[in-house]
Amino acid sequence: MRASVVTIEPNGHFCSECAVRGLAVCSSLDPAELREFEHLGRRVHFATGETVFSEEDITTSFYNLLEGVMRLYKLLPDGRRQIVGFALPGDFLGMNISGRHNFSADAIGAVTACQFAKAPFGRFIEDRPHLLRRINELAIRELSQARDHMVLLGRRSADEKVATFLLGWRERLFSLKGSSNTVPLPMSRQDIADYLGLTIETVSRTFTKLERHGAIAIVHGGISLRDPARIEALAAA
Amino acid sequence: MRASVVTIEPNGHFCSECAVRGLAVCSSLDPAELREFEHLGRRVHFATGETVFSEEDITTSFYNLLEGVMRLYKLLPDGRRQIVGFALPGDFLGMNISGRHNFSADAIGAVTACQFAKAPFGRFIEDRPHLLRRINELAIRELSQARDHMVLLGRRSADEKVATFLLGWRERLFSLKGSSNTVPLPMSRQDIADYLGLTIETVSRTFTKLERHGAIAIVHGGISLRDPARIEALAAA
DNA sequence: TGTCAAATTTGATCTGAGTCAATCGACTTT
DNA sequence: AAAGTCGATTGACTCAGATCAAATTTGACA
Repeated sequence: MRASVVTIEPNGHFCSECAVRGLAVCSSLDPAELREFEHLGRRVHFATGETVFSEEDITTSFYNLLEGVMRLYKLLPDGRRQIVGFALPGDFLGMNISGRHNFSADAIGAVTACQFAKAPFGRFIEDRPHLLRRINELAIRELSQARDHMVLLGRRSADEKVATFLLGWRERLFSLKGSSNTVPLPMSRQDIADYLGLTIETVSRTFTKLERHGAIAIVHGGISLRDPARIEALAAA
Repeated sequence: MRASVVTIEPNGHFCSECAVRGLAVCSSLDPAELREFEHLGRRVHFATGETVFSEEDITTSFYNLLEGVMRLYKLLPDGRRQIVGFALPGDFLGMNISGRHNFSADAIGAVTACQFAKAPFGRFIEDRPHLLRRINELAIRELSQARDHMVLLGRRSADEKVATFLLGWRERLFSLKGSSNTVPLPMSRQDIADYLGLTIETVSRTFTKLERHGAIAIVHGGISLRDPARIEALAAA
C-alpha cells in the first residue's frame, strides 16, 4: 500500500475521486479550485503507532485524514495521558494560533492522510473565504464536541461514560460506513480509558458487567450491542 | 445602571471608545467598517443570575461581552451541571452550526454585552473575510482551552484542579486588569465545583487545606496567593 | 504448533472524593 | 439588634473507582 501509482498529480491521486470528498475541508471547493488544491497536498502514510505530530512541535503541516483512525492526546509531565479525541476520515488536523501543535497525534492502525505545507495552504485560503468558512465550521463543530466531552469527564459515572462512548463512536462510524449494531473498536482499552478519564481495569470491568447483563457482547475487535435501548438509557441518564 | 445616555448611535455608544476594542472580534475591523458595525449591535444589560440564552434555544443573537462575568454550562437531565467555561470581557458568544445554542449562559453579577442579531451579523461577515478570520481565531483558541480543560477534568486530582483553576483565572484577569496576587472570585463555590468536576465540599476543603499550609489566604471575594510557587508546583505536577 | 510478549480480564484491597448532616458566618429584613 | 436566609465550612462516614497483583487470553513469529 506504499505510494506507487504514477500519474501527473504530485499527490498521485485526484481530489475529485477522493473518498472523503464531501466530508472534509475540500467540500467547499469548486472543480476548478479542486484541481489547484490537488497540487497543494501530498498523500502520506503512517504505520500503526507512528506519531504524526507531537504537542509543542512547531506546526509545519496540516493534515486531512483519508483512511484509518488517529488518537489525539495530551500528556502531563508525569506521564498521565488524556485523549482529547479520535480522528476519523474527513477530519482536519493541525489548526492552531500559537504556531505549535496543542496536542499529539498518532496512528491507530495504518493511516493515510493528505498533508499540506502550512505556508502554501495559508496562501490558498487567503483569497478563498468559502474555504475559511468551511474550516471555521469544522472548528465550531469540534468545539461543541469538546464541550460535550467535558460534561462526560466531569459529571458522569464510569457506566455512563462507557455507554456514551459506545453510542458516540457508533454514531461517528455510522456517517462513514453506515449503521450496525456491532461497533468496531480499533483502539486499545488503554486508549478508551484515557479518553474517558478512567483506568483500563474499570473499562474492562464495565464491559464485562454490561455483557453479564446482556446489554452487549464483547466480540473480536469490538462490541456488539445486544440491547441498544439499555445502553441508550445508561448514556441518557 | 440602565441604558440612559442619549446619542445618535443606536448602540448608545461608539465602538471606537469601547473597552474591549482590541480584544474582541471587532479588533479586525478598520475605522470605516467600525462605524458601520456600530449600527449592527445594541448594548444590553443583564442582572445577577439572569440567563442570557439557554442550551437548545434557537440562536437569534450573538453576544460580545463588554463588562462582567458569565458562566457557560450544560445540564444533564437529572440536574448535574458542568460549567464549560467562564466568559470575560472580549469573549464572543453564540457561534454554532446547528442553529441552536449548545450551552446555557448566565450572568455572574451585572453584565453588559453587545448584542448582534444573527442574520445581519452573518451578512456583515459575508464580504469581510478578515472578520471571519478573527472569529475563526477565537474559535481555535477556545478549542485549545477546551482541550486543556479536558486534561484537567479527566486526569487531575482535586488539589491540582483547584491550583490550576486559580492560576488560570488569575492569568485571564491579568490580561484584562493587570497582575495581582489577589485573585477575585466573583463566582460561587458551587460554580467552581461544577467547573472543576468536584463537589462544593471538596472545593471548600481544598481551599482550607491550602490556607492551612500557608499557600493561600481566603479573603473576602477571592483568594490571595501567599506562596504562588507552591500553587504553581501543584498545578504543574 | 510452540513460545513469548503484550493486552485484557479478574480479584483483593485501598483511598480520594462524594454524601449526609450540622454549624457557622455574612447579609437582609424588620 | 433580633431573626431569617443563603452560601460556605467542617465533621463523620461511605463508596466508586483506583491501585496492586495475578491469571488468562491473544497475537506475532519462529
